[in-house]
Amino acid sequence: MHVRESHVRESQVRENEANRPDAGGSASPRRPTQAERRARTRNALLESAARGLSRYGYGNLVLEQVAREAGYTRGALYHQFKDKQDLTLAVSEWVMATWDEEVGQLVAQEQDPAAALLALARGHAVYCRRDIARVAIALRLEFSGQDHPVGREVEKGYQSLIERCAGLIGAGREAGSIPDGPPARAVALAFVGAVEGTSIALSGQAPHDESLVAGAAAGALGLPTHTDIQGRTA
Amino acid sequence: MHVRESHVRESQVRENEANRPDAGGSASPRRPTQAERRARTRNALLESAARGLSRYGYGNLVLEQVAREAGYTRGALYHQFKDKQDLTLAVSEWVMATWDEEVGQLVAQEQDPAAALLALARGHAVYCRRDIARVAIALRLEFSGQDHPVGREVEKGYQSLIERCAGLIGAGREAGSIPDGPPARAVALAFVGAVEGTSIALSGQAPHDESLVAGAAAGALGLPTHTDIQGRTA
DNA sequence: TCTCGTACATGCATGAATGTATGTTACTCG
DNA sequence: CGAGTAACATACATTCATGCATGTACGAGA
Repeated sequence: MHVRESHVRESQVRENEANRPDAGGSASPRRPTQAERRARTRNALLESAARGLSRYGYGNLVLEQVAREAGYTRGALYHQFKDKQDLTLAVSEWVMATWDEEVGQLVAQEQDPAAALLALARGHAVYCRRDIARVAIALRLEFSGQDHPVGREVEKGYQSLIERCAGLIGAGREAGSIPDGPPARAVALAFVGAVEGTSIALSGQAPHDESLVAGAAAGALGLPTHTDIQGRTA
Repeated sequence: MHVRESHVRESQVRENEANRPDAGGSASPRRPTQAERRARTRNALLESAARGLSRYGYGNLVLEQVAREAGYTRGALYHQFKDKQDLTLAVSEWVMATWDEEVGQLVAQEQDPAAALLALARGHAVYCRRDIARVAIALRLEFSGQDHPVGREVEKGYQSLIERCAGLIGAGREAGSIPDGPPARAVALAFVGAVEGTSIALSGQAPHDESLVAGAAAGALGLPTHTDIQGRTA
């Protein structure tokens, strides 16, 4: 009666599709193991949720749509995540980890603090080209001033970023590569705000995003712009 | 039974309070006229809704809380506004009008395009010191890519701001006060993004907000920073 | 091949928020 | 000063997303 099997075929098709290339391989098993299957759907759900959060925010996010876009139903979602909040927390961690791998690395490679901050700006601009760019800022806007666990988590990451930037600014000032000005913490706030604001405004925009974000970031730091030092486009 | 009159007294008190100074006046009537009363509550509801939208966004905005914070109930709200969407649209118009009076004026007074843009940045920073700073960006983030009427309205205002800035950038480049660079429209996006991002990050922050926002804005435009003018280049 | 645990789907109950209908008080005008 | 209407409050119906409980198919080990 209610035993329709279409959904079963669908998921079968999905996994077969993903597995067919392995048919002749030797490293991975022909049929997906349970752990693989679980990880696969978990990843799909996380990605879908990240897109949704980036577009609609937490409150407007409808879990059925998240699951559907990932190719599942809410059942799968509630099997992998405790509830909406847990899912969002997982997305937040996932996004931050991705950011750290992609942008944090760039920053760590630079020696000069000013160069590190500009690398952060450029890296963030590139990072924001994808469709999950707004996750962080959307969640922070939505939960700012609240006492929600998600808000706390996001705010924690944000504060740690601010600290990191403030530290770099202080170091840059001591090294002489960043001019004096307002308190380092206030400058760090401005720097991050400028980077985030421009990155979002320019996301998906041309190839100009990098240099423009870097320019705004440099302005917030009080650095001379590249137009002053003719021909210098790092 | 359900005829409690406490709420009636409350509203009476509220209006008497606001009217007492007029007791000896001659210009305005001693007792508030209907239109005055209506305008008063409408304004209170608008202000409350603006705060709510700025804090929680559209989706998380609870109309009962809006009404309660304004000193009324949802009944008053639904008497003055057709529905939630209508209220939000009214808030949007109200905020934009306020912005234009406060910031737009500053911009119009400046002769040089570059000076006008920097005046916009500083003016916006000051404008964002109040608690309704985030209304515009919150709504735009929440409805970006949607087909919601509120989103269209907000996006319209945003695009018109972008156009205005792009025009100023073009003029500034012809006048020589703004260096060449990426397409004017892209720079305008970066400029507005930088201004909004820094203004929000620094809202309520110290007296440094103005100069820091101006710095980021100048950076996005490719202008030399004031530290260069002071001769403090590294 | 049989059985058990896991991955997932489906159906239902709950709660919260919206919108509307109805009732009550305050102002206005004859 | 009395009728009529506007400004509100209150009570109710509807909608809808969440969370959970139940049901079914798949994978792993004996």
